[in-house]
Amino acid sequence: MSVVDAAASVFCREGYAGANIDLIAAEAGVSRQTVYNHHGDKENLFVAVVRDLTERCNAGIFATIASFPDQPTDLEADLIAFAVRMNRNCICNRDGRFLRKLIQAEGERYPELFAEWRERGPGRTWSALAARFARLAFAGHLSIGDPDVAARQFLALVNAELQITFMLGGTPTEEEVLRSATNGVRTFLSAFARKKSPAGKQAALIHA
Amino acid sequence: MSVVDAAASVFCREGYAGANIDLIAAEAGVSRQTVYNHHGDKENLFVAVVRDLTERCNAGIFATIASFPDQPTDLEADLIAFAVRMNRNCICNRDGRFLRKLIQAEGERYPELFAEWRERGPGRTWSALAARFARLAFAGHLSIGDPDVAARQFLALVNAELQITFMLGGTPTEEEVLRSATNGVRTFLSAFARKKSPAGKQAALIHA
DNA sequence: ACAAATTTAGACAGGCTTGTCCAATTCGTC
DNA sequence: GACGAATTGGACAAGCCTGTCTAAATTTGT
Repeated sequence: MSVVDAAASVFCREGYAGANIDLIAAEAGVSRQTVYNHHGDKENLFVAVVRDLTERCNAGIFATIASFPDQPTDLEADLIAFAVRMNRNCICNRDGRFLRKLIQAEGERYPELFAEWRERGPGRTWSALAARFARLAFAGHLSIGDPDVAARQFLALVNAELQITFMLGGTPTEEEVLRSATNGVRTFLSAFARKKSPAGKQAALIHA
Repeated sequence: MSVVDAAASVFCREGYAGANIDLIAAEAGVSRQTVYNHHGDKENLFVAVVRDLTERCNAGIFATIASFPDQPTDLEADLIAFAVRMNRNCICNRDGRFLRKLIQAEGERYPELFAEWRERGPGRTWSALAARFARLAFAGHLSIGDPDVAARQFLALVNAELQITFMLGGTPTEEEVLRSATNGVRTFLSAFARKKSPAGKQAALIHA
């Protein structure tokens, strides 16, 4: 395990103040001196950890968004599968859980660092997802007013039943992820299903 | 400010390991010795803080749920107002923010303590809210399959646009709360509005 | 095989924190 | 005013952690 990976694990488990450089070194399988040689001091190491996690999480999120069902055959099934991928590869995995916890615990202590995350992460992520939903609406599969709102609500809905597990730092089972995604997508489609009239395309055009 | 209140503030700001008893004492306006006289040691004080926050948050949540619109005149407006009350009085206020942060940061370190919170808090909260939605469905105002799912999705939707602010420990403005609640309730009602046929009552009866 | 660079173990100073002890002071109550 | 209880400030030991230093061992590149 690399030093930053070990550091991520320890920072998450113990918090910044409680994290012990000796423990990080031991967990990484190197000597304490090597940690200092590579990263200077604790704060530096912490910043490196957050940047590393942010970068990897963003890469995962964008890779997953690239698999968005633009030409769905079965809209409900395709969106459920997409939501499950999103959860499994971006939100429930190691990097996602760690990054979330570090943001929650230390976000206020490093405003500029997490402002950077906010711009590069959720900012771009939501826009990208909103664009996909807008395209789906334009193609007549959905009836959406504000694609940005719809994208955020989509994510909120498919995660609705995992909140508590996330809060306590746990990893939901595959069944829980699937059930939450299924329930969330069904509700999402009930709300945003294409209206009978062809007004869907018109509304999308007005918003475009 | 009381000792537990000051301790809650410092534990949240600095994390458990980083919290300093001298600082807590100073913030509470007492001497360090008094803190030790009252609470024994740091861990004891931490447990007292979490129990106190849990109790107050639960009280606030149940008081707010009591104001659920059982006989709505304008369903959308009434649910939006309810969602805003929920946010303002339970989720965005001092106790709510503090408790959430402590759970996220230290939940894994005190499994029994937070399991207790989980049972008394979200467990009962969601059931109570689900019961209110079930009654609304029974009265013909909504068409709901599983009231528990609907209750969780309601909360997820009305908070959808506040997630990032919550993550970073901030307090959303009144406008943000209102906008998120409005968008969330509208989507919720689009999904769960009573169907034209009187099947709503029948479905509710079957589920009851 | 050799030289340079890196890694290691361990010691070490300095600082900070927890939790205790105690004498002096203040507070509440009669 | 007087007496018991609580509070205070400060000193204090013990432990832990960070960050540095050094000399030896190991790895790497050529």
